This record gives sequence, C-alpha cells and structure tokens, in this order.
Amino acid sequence: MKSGIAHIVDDDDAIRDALAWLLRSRGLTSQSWASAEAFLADYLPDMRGCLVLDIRMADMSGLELFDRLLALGCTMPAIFLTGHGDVPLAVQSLKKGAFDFIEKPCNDNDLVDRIIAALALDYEQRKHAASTQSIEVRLRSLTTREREVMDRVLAGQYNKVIAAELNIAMRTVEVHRSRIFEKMDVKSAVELAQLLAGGQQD
Amino acid sequence: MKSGIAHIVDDDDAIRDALAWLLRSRGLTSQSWASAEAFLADYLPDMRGCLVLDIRMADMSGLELFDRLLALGCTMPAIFLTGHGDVPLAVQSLKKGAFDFIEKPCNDNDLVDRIIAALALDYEQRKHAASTQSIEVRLRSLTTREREVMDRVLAGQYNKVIAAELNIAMRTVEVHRSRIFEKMDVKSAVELAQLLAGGQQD
DNA sequence: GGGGCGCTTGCGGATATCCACAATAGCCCT
DNA sequence: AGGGCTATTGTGGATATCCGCAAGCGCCCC
Repeated sequence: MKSGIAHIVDDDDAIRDALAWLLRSRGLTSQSWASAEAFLADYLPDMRGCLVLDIRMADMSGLELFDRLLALGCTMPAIFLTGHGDVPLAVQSLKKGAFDFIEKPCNDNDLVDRIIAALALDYEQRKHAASTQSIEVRLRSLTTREREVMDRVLAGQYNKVIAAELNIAMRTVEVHRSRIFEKMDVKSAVELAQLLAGGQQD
Repeated sequence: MKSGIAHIVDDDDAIRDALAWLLRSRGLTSQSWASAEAFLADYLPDMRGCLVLDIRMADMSGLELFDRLLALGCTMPAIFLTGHGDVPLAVQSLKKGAFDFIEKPCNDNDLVDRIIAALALDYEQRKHAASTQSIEVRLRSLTTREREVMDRVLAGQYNKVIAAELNIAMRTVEVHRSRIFEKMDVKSAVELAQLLAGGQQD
C-alpha cells in the first residue's frame, strides 16, 4: 500500500529544498509549498500523509494554517518547525493537537523519525476512520422509521413496547427490525449495540 | 461537593508561599511540598485535585516526579512551572500528558484560571472513572463460568450454541445468563453490550 | 396511470428467551 | 460433619423473537 507524503510548508526556499532532499534520501515522498495560502489553495480533503509547517511565515503563520485546516476537517498530523524557542507557542500548538513541535536547527535523524511516526499515525487514523465511516454509511441507509425503531431496540425495549410507543403493530416493528439488521449487516441486537458503541455514537 | 486541592511542589520557599497565598485569596485550597521526594513520600492514591510542579528542582525534577506519579497511577492533571523557556522540555511534558506548561513569571489570573481548569478536569475524570470502575467491580464479581458464557452471549451466540461449545446443557447456560444480567445490573444482552462497549472493554 | 419505495398489518409456525420450582454434586472452610 | 459457593440439569409454561407468505395504502416520479 502507498504511504502518505509529507506536506511541507515553509517560506524559506533553502529549507524547503533541504527538507525535500533529506526526505527523498530516506525514501520518503514530499511536496512543498512556499506559503500557507499556497497550500490552502491546493488542499484537498483526500490528501494523506503529514504536515511539516514552519511556524513563522509572512502573512499566515503555520499555526494559523493548521487552524484553518482543522476547520476544513483535515486530520493529518502536523509537525511544527520553529526557529526561536517560544514556549507559549509550543504549548498552544500541542494543545491544538499538533503532533510535534521542533526547534530548528534540529537533528536530521530525529526529524525524519518524527515524520515517519506522523505518517504512521495518519495511516492508523485513516484505517480506523474507514470502519467508522462504513458504519455511518449504513446508518444513513436507514429510513426515518427504522431509526426510531433502532433507537428503541438499542434501549433494550421489547418489540411490544416499541409498537405501543410508536402506535404501530408489533409485526411492523418486527419487519423494521429485520430490515435494520439486514442493512446494518448484523444478525442480532447485541451485535448492533457493539457495532455502534464500538465505532461512534449516533 | 468538595473540590480538589492544588498540590504545589517547588523548592523555592518564596514561590510556594506566594502561590499558596494567591490560591487562598481566590478561595482555592492548596498544600505545598518543598521537594519531589517529600511529595512522593506523602502521596496517596486518593488525593484529588491537581499538581503544580516546578520543573527545575534539586535532585528530582518536576517532570521526573510526574513520571513517578504516573507510574503510581496518579491521574491528577499537572501544571508545570518553568523559569527558563525550554521548548523541548515543554513539548516533552505535554506529550507525557501534562495539563499545561507555564513560564514564570506568569500572570496570576492566568495561572489561577489554569489551576481551576485543572481541578475541574480532575473532577470530571474522577466522575467518569467512577462509572468505569463500578463496571469493573461488577465484572470481577462474575465467576469463571459466567465470564465464559458472557463472552459468547456478547458474540451474539444462541444459548444452544453456547451450550454445545461449553459441553453443558442449555438450561445451565440460561441460569448463568440470568445470573450475569443480575450481577451486571442490566436486563438484556443489548444493555450488557452497551455497558461494556461504552465503558471499557474486557 | 403505472411503478418503485416506505410504512403498515395479519396469520401461523419454528425458535429462543425468561423463570419458578426442584435437585445433585464437588470443593473449601469452619 | 455441616454450611456456603459454584456448577450442573430437568420440567414445564409464559413470553419474545424470527420469518415466510400475503396484502393494503400513500407519496413521488417518469
């Protein structure tokens, strides 16, 4: 399987080139942008890999870029590079979910290690998200009525009670119930409960 | 309900006193120690509140103390105080799970705010842990056989199948099953599945 | 107007689950 | 030896669930 690529955003040509060279020499793929704006313009939700962002850049900082990306639903791990040891900034970045915050100049091996770790994290995250999404797709295939019934099935109510609550016949509940199991690809209420509790709640 | 207290560990008498005074003036309770060793000696698992640790101390640093406490199962949020802006140290601390990392001198209001937030987090964490623990207590009250049956019930197997697998009569499975529901304080397999999936896995 | 889809219901039977009542047996501890 | 706990099984009945077969009704779209 193809691994993600490192998305480098730095307004310093020399650093971009050095990073690209370093990564290529270690067998990693990267792509570079000279500004936050440029990256944002190219950003696509299906990009995979990690971010390597310079904190201090003209116009838009790496941290602000990260904020924007988060708002766009980007989940790639971000490694921030900073030239001047600013503790509050580091704290702020990490609290926002940065993967790492590294001071320049830094050891090449360490940086590469962190990037590899970030790429691996992204891979794991996507693998996990895939299963969660498949659940959501199935959930969306349920009709309104089926959702209502499912909620009550998950609450452990008997078909009889559900029927009374929804003012429909028990047989109807049974039909919805089988359809729910069929659509959700489970064979019992227990499996359904585990599927939903294990993935993500409704 | 009583809120937790701030546990201050700093080898500088003046700072300890200043912090204690500041917190008391804001209606918060605190207790101070002059060294990591002293705190470790007094540490009890049922302490609640937050930690306010000086990073640089003789013998054992605040970070090392935090490590030791984590190993002891301590879950109190830790706020680190540092006098010299050391970015790698900040990054390291936060990655280890520090609640915050603040440079001295710092704004009193900000510090108090962070301490209040940490105390609130500890409260929430304990509230959540309480329910998880209650589940585990109940789980431990199950006999070996009951666990075996429960595992299979959660796998969605019919009593008949479970009975065949365990080489016992179906009736026996039914008995175990009711006992499981009774001990776990649920009334159906669905509830059981949700309880376990929602809390923590076996 | 016909067709697809969602929601509804009934009948009847095969299976499963839930439970009270009743009982046997092994193991550990006092 | 007796008591407590765990595991085991049976009988029999009340409830529930699972399903195939069959069908009516309303809504939306081509």
